[in-house]
Amino acid sequence: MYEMLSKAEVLTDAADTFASCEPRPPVPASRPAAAGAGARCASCMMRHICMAASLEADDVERLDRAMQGWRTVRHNERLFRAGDPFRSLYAVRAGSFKTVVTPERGKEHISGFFMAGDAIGMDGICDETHACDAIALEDSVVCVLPYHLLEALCREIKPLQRQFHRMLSAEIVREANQMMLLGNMSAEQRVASFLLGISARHRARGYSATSFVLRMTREDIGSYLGVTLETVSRTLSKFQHEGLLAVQGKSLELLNLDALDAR
Amino acid sequence: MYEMLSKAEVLTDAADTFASCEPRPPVPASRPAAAGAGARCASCMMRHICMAASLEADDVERLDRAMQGWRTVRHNERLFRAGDPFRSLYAVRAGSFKTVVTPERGKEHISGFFMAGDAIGMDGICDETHACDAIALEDSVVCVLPYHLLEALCREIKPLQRQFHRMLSAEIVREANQMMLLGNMSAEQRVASFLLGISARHRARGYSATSFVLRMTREDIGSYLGVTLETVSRTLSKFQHEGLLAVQGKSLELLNLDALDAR
DNA sequence: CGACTCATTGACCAGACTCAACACCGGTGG
DNA sequence: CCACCGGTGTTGAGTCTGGTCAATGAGTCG
Repeated sequence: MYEMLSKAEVLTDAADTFASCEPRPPVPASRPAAAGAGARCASCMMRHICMAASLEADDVERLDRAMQGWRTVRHNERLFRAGDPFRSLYAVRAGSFKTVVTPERGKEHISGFFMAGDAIGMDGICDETHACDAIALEDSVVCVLPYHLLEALCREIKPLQRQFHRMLSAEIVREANQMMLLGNMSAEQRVASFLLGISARHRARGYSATSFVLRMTREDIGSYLGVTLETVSRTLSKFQHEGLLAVQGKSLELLNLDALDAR
Repeated sequence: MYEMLSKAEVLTDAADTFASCEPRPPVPASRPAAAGAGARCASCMMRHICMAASLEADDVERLDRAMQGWRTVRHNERLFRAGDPFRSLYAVRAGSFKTVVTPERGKEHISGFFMAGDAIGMDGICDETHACDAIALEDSVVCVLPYHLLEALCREIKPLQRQFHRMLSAEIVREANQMMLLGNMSAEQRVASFLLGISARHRARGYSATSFVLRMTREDIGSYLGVTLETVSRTLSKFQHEGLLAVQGKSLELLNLDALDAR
């Protein structure tokens, strides 16, 4: 979602996948973009925050071979839907996603935003069915990692096992923090915390921590934060008046990280 | 606030410890395990919903041998604290716990309640440090499973690996649902949902789904649900007036599950 | 250019919070 | 045995944050 660098700079390999996009199908096609070919983790800019983190070169190679390839997902299309059978995990290679939980009754809820290097789909493991929809916030590319192969590799490659468990655990911690936010923070604090979170994730990826573009709508942000879109808009305006940031539509510049944090 | 449990207090004989003061543990007094010996998963009533689920008998035996034994945690004492080094996972064998996330600034937040058969501590995997406090809601007993041994076993026993991944994923899904609750449900809906959740967990363990004792305070419930203790109290009173339940202090009887669900 | 989605801002209102008083309950100690 | 006490739970009154409804503006795409 948030990269300020040009797409091409991030995509590298993925760029040609984008270039060769087929005419947009009504439903996302699930076939691998590069069937058979490895996913080239070794050349991926996100390898240090992804599944391949802290692996030796030859283990990265094995992971690569397990990859089913890439898949492109166009803006607003779904990578998977709640109820779909769970078969693979996905790693965002380029672009960004939101995950949406839809209760039987009641409004749908955005449960997370995912950018390059993040893994999506871990909620599907427990009952072999995806528990949410994953929707692309822009034209995106994911690496497809069949779960049974990952399981097998985890039994053989200890660092991979460790990294995978770390990622699962990190998701638990992330959600626990989000629960805390939803449970006892004011609307202002939620928005400030959200912006700082985005900022930190940018920094971790080598992008600007203070200047970025929000890929999601105000409504998405509101849903994620448990407030209305009007409140998000008002809060951003207020922060702007106070000189904490500059906002123009989806473009955002944070002017005072400390003051935001003090909320 | 409360005195800490001495580290040396590793359990030798949980049954005896418990029998002397026990209020009403969900788990029947089972035969004591010798110190250092396995935890006797085979005879544990919770084996179906715990780590040993769907394991062959001899694999259960291996898991047993990996167990470091039991540990008792008395009412209001901590199993671990945020910041403690992560070394083991815990499975609640008897009693119950709450987990508390404490932000640098701001009020602490109850992130979960755990009863017999539940696993605690999975948040510690990602950076080898516990991210929350786990506090006993009553005198309790946990099985202690050193994490490095679990990792090793998961590389050898495929069904155990699968079960462990399921448990991690289930925690992610549980939290996602809780986020949804915190994000867009009214106070009444939150309380109703909470009660139905407790009810379902009791049912899954073979206890009464309609009649039980809440081990936590109104304040705990409120923190967990993102409302104040007064709101919890008022809502319970309202539900009682409407004939949906009968409440007397911590004792609760659900009289109309469907009507609660309709909230 | 029109149609649409998305964002901003204002006015009003209600659900939940805060503050406060009081009841209850189990334990403790005189 | 009773008085006392701290922690807990209930209930009421007043307040305010954030939701709802509505109008308008800005941006985008065919």
